[in-house]
This record gives sequence, structure tokens and C-alpha cells, in this order.
Amino acid sequence: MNFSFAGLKTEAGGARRGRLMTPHGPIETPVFMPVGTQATVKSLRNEALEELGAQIILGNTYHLYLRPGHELIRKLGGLHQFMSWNRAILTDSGGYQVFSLSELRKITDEGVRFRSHLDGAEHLLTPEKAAEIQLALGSDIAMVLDECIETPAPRGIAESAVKRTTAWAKRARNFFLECAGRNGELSQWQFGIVQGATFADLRRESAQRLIEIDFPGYAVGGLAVGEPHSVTCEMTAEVTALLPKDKPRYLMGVGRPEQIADYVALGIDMMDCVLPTRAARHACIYTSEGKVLIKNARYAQDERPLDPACGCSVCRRYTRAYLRHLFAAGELTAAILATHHNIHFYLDLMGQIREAIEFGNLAKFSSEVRMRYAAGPA
RNA sequence: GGACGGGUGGGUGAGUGGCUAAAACCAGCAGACUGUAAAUCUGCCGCUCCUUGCGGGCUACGAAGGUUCGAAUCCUUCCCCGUCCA
Repeated sequence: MNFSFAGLKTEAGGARRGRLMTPHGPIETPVFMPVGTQATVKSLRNEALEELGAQIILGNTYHLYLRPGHELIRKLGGLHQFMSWNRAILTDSGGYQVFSLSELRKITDEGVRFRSHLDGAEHLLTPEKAAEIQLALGSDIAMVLDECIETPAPRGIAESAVKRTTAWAKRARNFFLECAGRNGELSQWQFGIVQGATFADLRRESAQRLIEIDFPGYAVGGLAVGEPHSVTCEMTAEVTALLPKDKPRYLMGVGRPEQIADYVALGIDMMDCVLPTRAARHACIYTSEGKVLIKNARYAQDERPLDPACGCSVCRRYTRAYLRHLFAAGELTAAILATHHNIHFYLDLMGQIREAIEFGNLAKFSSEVRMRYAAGPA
């Protein structure tokens, strides 16, 4: 695997236009990665994802370990073969579940003890175990187990989360290299994750420690979990200023359509977010003019497509009135069509961002998107 | 003709003297969703007034009367509906 800007432009402000080569195809960056926690992007068939041009999707260590089990997936040829997805996959480590399943877990220096949300059984996820699971899954990019905390957080909590995340990163890295060997880097990468809540010095400290460990790529975690967007940007900027320029940076779990270009401008190459898929299932449609809550009565007789400016197969064929009806009737097709459109919107948005970087007018593009979103849909 | 049972807000349906503008669910309306315990969750949902307050007024539990300080709840008559008997 390798990451390069060869023949590609880097914008002065920090935005980068790159290419990440994986065993499952190239990834043009900046990239948006649809989330497919349980080896599927909810309500989308892989055929649709391919049609939409998804270059890489996410899977989740914690979920796939619990069900169907990483050993089973390994036996069946790895995650790519198991789910019949031949493009790239990044697996999250379960670190986010440390945060989102906070009532079901206990953290120690050893690792995280979870009570399964499926059957209540107790499981211990250690940095080594998370790496082992992801090696079995065979994702193109594996994440280290980290301690993700909510923001804002008291400094003491943030400090100890950074300390633990650093120690875990070291262990995860050692274990990973031991198992995969240095040559393992050819087929699977492992990224470290910066923590530090909303404290700039802790963010720098965390990044510095990870750089010393030396990963092929770095993620910024624990953001967009409660703090204002401006703070998310400040923290991201602190980190990207330190990270090696020749390695990919991944801002985890973001963001809203009008925020994405901001992160790119700060030097972020990769992002993922459940927003387009989850919001779609909840009848929230992202369009070039802002969000459309398609269940609203005002769309009952609206014969326009979800987004008149969109060229996706859903917008080419179906009306707002029809989508509204499908949601009102609780039909599964509503989720399928809405998700398809929202993912198209996100991937297309990122495509436009890549283009804007190449033309050197990302800032202009970004402010146009923001203005359209502020104005709202017609 | 007789015997029971029943008529509650847009729907289903609790409530059987004051805490009831009336549970709950559905429908309806609006909103949220950021490394997915999410096809989920939240708010509103009789009308009206304002100094928007766990505020005021009005109307409301088939109809009309009555008992009571107070009635969806008790009594009387009537009108409907269901089941059974002739």
C-alpha cells in the first residue's frame, strides 16, 4: 500500500488532493467513506455502492466480532469475500463503542470489558484483541483501539484518556507488526488515533506520541461528539499541523455536508459518518440547497425530485411526493431510495471538493455550499 | 315485543363522583440525528385570549332533564348500536 500526491495538487491552505493505493483499488482523496458497521451499508446493496462510486467503506470490529465472529469471517475468506465487496474496507476498532456503549463497559489499562448489547455476555476487548480481530477480517486499514470520550470533558479525564490511548497504540502497533510482519504493510495498514478532547496541548501531545510510534496513517478521534464545529476545527488544525505531510489523515465520524470542506481545508484526507445513512432512514434528505425533511406535509404533492440539481438514479426517476408516501407508509423502499440519494450526495460533494482543490478554489466552493445550506431548500 | 351489553377526543380504547381537556396506542403535525445498541428518539396534538404561565376563558364523553358544592362517572326519559330470546 502507499499514499501519494504524485502528479496531484496540494492547495496552499492545507487541503490535499491525493491517492491512496490499496490491494482493493485506488482511493482518490479527500474521500468520504460510507459506514457499513455490520458488513453492510444499511439498506444499500453493494451493487448500489459500486454504482455510486464508493471507493472504500467502513466495518466495525466490535460488531463483527460479536456477530458473526471474526474467526468465521476469516474462515470464509476474510471480510471482503464474506460480504462480496472488492473495493477497500477500513475497520474501526471498537473505540467508538467505548464511548457510545458507556453504560455497558468498564475500562482498565488492560482493555475494555463490554457487556454485549446482543445477549449481555461479557467480552474483553484489548488493543491486541482489536488488532487480531481486524487482521482476521483482513480490512485494508485497521484502527488501533482508543479511548474515545465525550466533549467537553474535564482535563483530568482527557489526560488519562490520552495516556491510555497512547499506551494502547504502542501495544496495538507492536502486536500488529509482530503478526503481520513489516511486509504486512503491503496488504494492511494500521492507523493510530489522536485523542485529547478539546485541549490543544493534549491534542499535540497525543499526536506527537503517535508519530513517535510511527504509523502509516493517523486519525483524529473524539471530535464532533458535543463540541461546537469551530472547536472541532481548532483541534483538527492543531493535529494536522504536526502530522507528517506524506501520510493520510483521517478525521473520524464527521460530518455535516456544510462542514466537510472545512475539514478538507485543514488537511484531512479521509472522513466517515453515519449521518447520510441514518438521516436517510429518518426521512432527512441532504440536497444542494440544504436538508429536506421529506415527511413534511408540504411535499405531499411535490412532483420535483428530492434534489433538482442531483443526477442520481433516485432523483432521475422518483418524485418527492412518492418518497413522502413511502416514508408515511413505512415502506422499506423509502430507506433504500433515501440512503441511495444521500450517499450519492456525500460522494458527489467530496468529488466536487477534490475538483475544487485541483482548481485551487476550495475556499470559494466551501462558502458557496455554506451559503446554500444557510438559505435552506425552496 | 322481551333480556342483557354498549354509545368517550380524527381512529381503536381506558376511565365508573373531585387529582380529567380526559390514560395508552394509532393517525396527524413539527424537530433531532456526526468512528451506527438508531426503519430510532423528542415535542405538539379541542377552540380561544394574553402580561406565554405547570396562566385565563369557552366548549366537550349519544340527547334532554335531574341529584350534588362538584358528573364522562349517580338517577329519569328518549335516540341509536350489538348479542340472545320470542
